[in-house]
Amino acid sequence: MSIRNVAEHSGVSIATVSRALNTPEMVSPETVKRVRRSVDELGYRPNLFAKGLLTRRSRVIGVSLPDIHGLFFSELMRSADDRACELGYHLLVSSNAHRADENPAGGFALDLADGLIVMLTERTRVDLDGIAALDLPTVVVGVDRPGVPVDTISFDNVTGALGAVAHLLEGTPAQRCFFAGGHQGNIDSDERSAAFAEALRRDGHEPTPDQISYGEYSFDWGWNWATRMIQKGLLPGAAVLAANDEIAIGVANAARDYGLSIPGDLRIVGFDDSSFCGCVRPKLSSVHLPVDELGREAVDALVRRLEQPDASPRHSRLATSLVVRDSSRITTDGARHDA
Amino acid sequence: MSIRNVAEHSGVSIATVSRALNTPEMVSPETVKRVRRSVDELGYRPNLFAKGLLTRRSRVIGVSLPDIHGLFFSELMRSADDRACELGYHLLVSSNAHRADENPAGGFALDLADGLIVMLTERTRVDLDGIAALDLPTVVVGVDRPGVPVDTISFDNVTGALGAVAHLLEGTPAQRCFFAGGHQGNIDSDERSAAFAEALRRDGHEPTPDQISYGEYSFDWGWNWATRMIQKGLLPGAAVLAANDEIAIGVANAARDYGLSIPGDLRIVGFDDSSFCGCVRPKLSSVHLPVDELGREAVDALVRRLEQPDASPRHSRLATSLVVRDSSRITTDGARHDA
DNA sequence: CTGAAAGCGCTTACAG
DNA sequence: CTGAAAGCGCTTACAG
Repeated sequence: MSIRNVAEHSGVSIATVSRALNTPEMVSPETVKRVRRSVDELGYRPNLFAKGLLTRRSRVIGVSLPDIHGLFFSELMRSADDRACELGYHLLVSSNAHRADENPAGGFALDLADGLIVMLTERTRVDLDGIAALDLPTVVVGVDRPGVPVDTISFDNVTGALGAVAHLLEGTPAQRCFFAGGHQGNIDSDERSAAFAEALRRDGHEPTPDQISYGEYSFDWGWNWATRMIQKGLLPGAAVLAANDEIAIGVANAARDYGLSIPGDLRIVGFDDSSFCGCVRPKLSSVHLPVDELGREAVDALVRRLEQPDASPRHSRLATSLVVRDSSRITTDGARHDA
Repeated sequence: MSIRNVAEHSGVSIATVSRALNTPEMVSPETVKRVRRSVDELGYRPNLFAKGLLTRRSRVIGVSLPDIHGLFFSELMRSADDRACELGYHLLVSSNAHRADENPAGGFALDLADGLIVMLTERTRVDLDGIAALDLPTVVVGVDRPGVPVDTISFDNVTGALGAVAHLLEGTPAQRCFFAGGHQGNIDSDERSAAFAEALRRDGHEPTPDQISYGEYSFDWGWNWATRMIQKGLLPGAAVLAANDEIAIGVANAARDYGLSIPGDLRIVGFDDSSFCGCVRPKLSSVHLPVDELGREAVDALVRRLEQPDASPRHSRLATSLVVRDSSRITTDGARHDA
């Protein structure tokens, strides 16, 4: 079943069939109609390989993610897919986590894609020059390094972290504020901890080393960290900014397991504003990340570049902002009450 | 940069280059070496469209999901991607939710894929015959309807639900057990509620209509349902099987908001065994779904079919099983204690 | 083991 | 507005 069959069926040449399908304005209306009817009757679908061979376009966007899992990535994928769909594109997805030493394009059926969206989360994996050297149009998500010749989109962790710390400082002295981070080398965790430190400095307090800890983005690490802090007697009356919601929930559970009330004895703010936040009690305050926008903008940026390959690279940062819920409210007396 | 350049660079014909790359055993070792060197030096990458046009294979697997989000889908995607990667395939992903009235293949850059994995969750969208009529090799995930000529893989909700109910009946009389479902028409929710009812019958109790409710797969619905039940005085001393973990957590939060202790006053079991379960307090008992296996098996099944197009269709069901945590433990006295 | 040649199914100048 | 023809970059019988 090829264009040839359609041509015979409708009594025109294959060139006309091709035009009727792709540029109907170049063909007489009746011919178009006749060709379309044949297409329907025969159930013809153009061979995308032949088409791609000529046009060098597949309307497929490659997406390379650090690791495909968790609420964050599923939200990102969903918004990217929605947007791609609106624009007539499709997503070819792959994790790049297993092949740390390879090129981010590695292993990809990459060359079928018109362009690539690469998400990077680790400092060590950032090789923007290598990416720029690929001949594929590329958008990098998660890193912002102006001056590099590729489009980048990332979250502005600073706005959200500053807002969160300002909120904590309203009810808690700077020296009683703590940051429970993910692992060092993770771009977001590093940015968030730097912003945390900066916010304390602006308040006139130089953070001590024990105010900033690194671990990993997990519930368990949050729990363990908080347990140690409680045993040192450091948490009552304190406030914690966690590098993500899982850590924050781990901290909250440890506090609870040790009899501390939240937010009475300990105020907590997470990061990501995931759907966890509304499910736990007390509801978790968290810095909202506009994940939907990130996915949408990444697709938009790539499509823009496909259409204007020589446009100068754009670097956009999406502001983040605090959503206050119960876990960080200021209690008038510091007395215990279960939220 | 094409195969022609490589041929000139290494002083052989394009046919030999092709063979050196694809079937090196048909070419002399030295020639292979020379060609490979040229490929490296020139940075040649074969044009996948030309290749696909000839071979009719792209090593791309299309994946059509009801909706790309939530922990469930991200886990599924991750295991499918891992497995595809191992087998040298890549995933072309799309949601089919926005195009309810179209063919599940609709909108896809489908024809670039060698085959299709379609996940279905709603009864109304099940059109297995339509899928079979596609000329693409297909594996259907989420539906089990033996007799239909496509491979299917799904969870056996029955094993898990029966186990969960048996566990609930150990500490709670049959007439005090409730099922809080998702929306009707959702295949899993329907199967789970049917298994719930069946389990009570086996215990000699015909479930009354108010023991089984339908709503949606959300935290809020769980909360609202539980609130109504509490106001009717039905929950203290009861046990609830929820159709997913979000509903279960909503129920647990409502119970807590109304002063009921878990599991002392109310025992709760969720479904899915998502990562929520270990994060909430008390930790949520839940029916575990082998999502990893589902993703892996779906890819395996499709690849198997690609290699043996005429094999008879297989239908596999993956057993589910209860994981008991704190929310459903049997308390000796029914007295209140915070878990 | 290697090469010349045909051909996969399209698109697109080029003529008419 | 339409058709004949060239050609996209590969693979694969067919000969040698």
